[in-house]
Amino acid sequence: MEIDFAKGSLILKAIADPTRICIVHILSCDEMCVCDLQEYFKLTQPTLSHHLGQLKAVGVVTSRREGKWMYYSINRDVVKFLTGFLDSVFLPGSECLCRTLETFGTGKETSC
Amino acid sequence: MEIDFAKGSLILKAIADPTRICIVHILSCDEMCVCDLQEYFKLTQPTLSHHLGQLKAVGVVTSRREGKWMYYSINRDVVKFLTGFLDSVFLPGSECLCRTLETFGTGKETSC
DNA sequence: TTTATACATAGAAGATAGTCAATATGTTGT
DNA sequence: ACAACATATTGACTATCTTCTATGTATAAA
Repeated sequence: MEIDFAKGSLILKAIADPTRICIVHILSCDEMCVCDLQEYFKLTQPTLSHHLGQLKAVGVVTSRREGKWMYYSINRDVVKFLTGFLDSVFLPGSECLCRTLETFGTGKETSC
Repeated sequence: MEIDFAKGSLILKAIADPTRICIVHILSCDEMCVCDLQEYFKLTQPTLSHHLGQLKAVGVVTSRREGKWMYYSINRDVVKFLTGFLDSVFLPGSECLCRTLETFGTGKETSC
């Protein structure tokens, strides 16, 4: 199976920020609303909301409204995808792109 | 053990780029010099060199000179750190930061 | 010593990202 | 309808990132 580098790197980029990886960690225990999350950070509410929006955009978290509150929680399916993605990336194997170079010039090149 | 969010997010940021995650994947099979790597990308040599420099700066890859060539390879120790880091981040547990909120106001706050 | 090859560094342009203040939207209670 | 609260969006500022061209450095060969 082909590795989806575009999707994988988008998810990585979403969590590759000290604030957002920390948000993700806190949410890994339980869902939480923004005002609760804010207790952990020295950031304004719009900034935190922006970070949550980015995590949601790539599917790392989901949100659920309950009255005035928006509860955010981890999307375990995406975490599972990420784990599998990184396994594929780091595991040396016969499907690695490094084997495709023999086909160069034949029009079958796989480029990143 | 405390999670090192700063270190973890630096490594994540290094690989959170389509080009660099692809470099890492190709190197996962075997070490390679820059001119060989360049066959896989439509990028100039300085650009590729810059990406390799970023990966090396956070320890994801190491380099070794042999004559005119610089051979880059994966640093498996850092891959192992990353795996453990992500496990800690995503695993709900008693050491999660979400449990530290009870100590707020006591000067024992753990902030991200 | 000169020339060629492999790679790194410097500097700049354009794009993207993190943050905030201000404001808008949505919900609840009076 | 209005006020209060929770969250999202907008616009602006600054910083960082990706990429390039131009140039520098190191090694090997002639």
